[in-house]
Amino acid sequence: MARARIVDPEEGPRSKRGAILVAAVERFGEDGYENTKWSEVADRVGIGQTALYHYFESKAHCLLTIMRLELQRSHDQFVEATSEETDPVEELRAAVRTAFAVTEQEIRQMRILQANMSLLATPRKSKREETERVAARQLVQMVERDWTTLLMRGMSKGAFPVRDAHTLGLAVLGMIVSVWRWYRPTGAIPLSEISEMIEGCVVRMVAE
Amino acid sequence: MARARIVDPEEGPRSKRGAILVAAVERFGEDGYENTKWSEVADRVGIGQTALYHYFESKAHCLLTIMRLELQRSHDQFVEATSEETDPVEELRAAVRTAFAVTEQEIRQMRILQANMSLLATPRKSKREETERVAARQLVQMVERDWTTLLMRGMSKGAFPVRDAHTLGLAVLGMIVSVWRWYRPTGAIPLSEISEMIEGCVVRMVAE
DNA sequence: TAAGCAACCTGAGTTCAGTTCAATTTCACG
DNA sequence: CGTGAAATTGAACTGAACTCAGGTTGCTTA
Repeated sequence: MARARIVDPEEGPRSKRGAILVAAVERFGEDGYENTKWSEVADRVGIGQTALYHYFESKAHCLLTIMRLELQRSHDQFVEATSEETDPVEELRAAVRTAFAVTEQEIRQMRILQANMSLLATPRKSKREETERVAARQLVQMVERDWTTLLMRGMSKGAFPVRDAHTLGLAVLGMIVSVWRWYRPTGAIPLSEISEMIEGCVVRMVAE
Repeated sequence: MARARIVDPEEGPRSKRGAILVAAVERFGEDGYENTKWSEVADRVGIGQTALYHYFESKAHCLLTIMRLELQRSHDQFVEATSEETDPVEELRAAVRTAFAVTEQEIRQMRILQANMSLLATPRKSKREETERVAARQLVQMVERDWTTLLMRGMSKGAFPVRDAHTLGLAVLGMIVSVWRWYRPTGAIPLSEISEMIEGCVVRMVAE
């Protein structure tokens, strides 16, 4: 499975696109998108602000790209983790566990995604931004469908009680991603514990 | 119970503060904070942009005020709804139901609150903004404590299995508020149905 | 009725981050 | 090498948030 990577191998050898994305993820993830000056990202990469526009049409275009890449990664990881399972409950557990099996950079990307989700609602004026936005929206729907179909499969197999799979899927997904709002690696509770707690919650919610 | 209201009776008779808040809730709630020009709010109220600064130190100060008022309302409503219940499961059910017993304006306020939650993380430069931010943060913690203590009460009474009440509380709260990201009054599913679905999920998560 | 005055309002101008423009420099590749 | 697309730049522009230096309104008190 070719994972969506920040550093795209198709770029020219002197391209700084990857470096910009990495720097932007760090700054947007730590201080927030609005709190981060676009020029700070340039400073961190070691180029003038103007050079940023060689790679991204705008600050928002960079943000939307980060969000799209993260959504792609989430979707890919979901598919990878659940494709081998056959028992619905185990499939559900695997989906939850994989959602929390993330690196620190990916945590920042999730945080950025969650904090700026509402950006995907309204159309963008410029072409490339709008392309990224539409792609991101479709990926959001794809991730929602990942969960919905997993639940529907379990219901039709009789492993889960029949409920509105779409609403239930959104509730499960909402609970999982809400963690990225407050979780910090420096916090008192390790991520593994949170993952186990949520896994149990999801199973009780869905399978009982 | 004196509910936190947008229109404060302590204001002068010609004050437009309430009107500004109402207009801002509508615009920020429909198009988003960043997408809304501060001058549009002035237009809607029927005053020049400069007049806004008589009531709010900045656009962000207005936003923080809206968020603080909504948090105050949520907290008050939680307390009001749960104070009469004695059975833990019924108390839990009442708390969930009251979270979804909201007007359309309150839905917009919840949406604004959720979309801009990360604003509460970093200090503000100006004094009045910072005051509102700190007050809002404290209210967030108070709402989290509302849920945590409800869960702990149920656990110590033996009505809920013993789990980490704080993490569980955040998970429950996260699932509930995540609804305001996607719910629209014009959508296919009525809010009452969503409320029932979430209520069932929360009870299974907590009490089983 | 009118003075006094605080609340309320305004047009003109400032600031600043994001962005555009019109070039110039760099370096991978033939 | 030498060529040209990729990469970079300083200076100028833009637009929305905000400041300033007053002006207006209408309530209060005499």
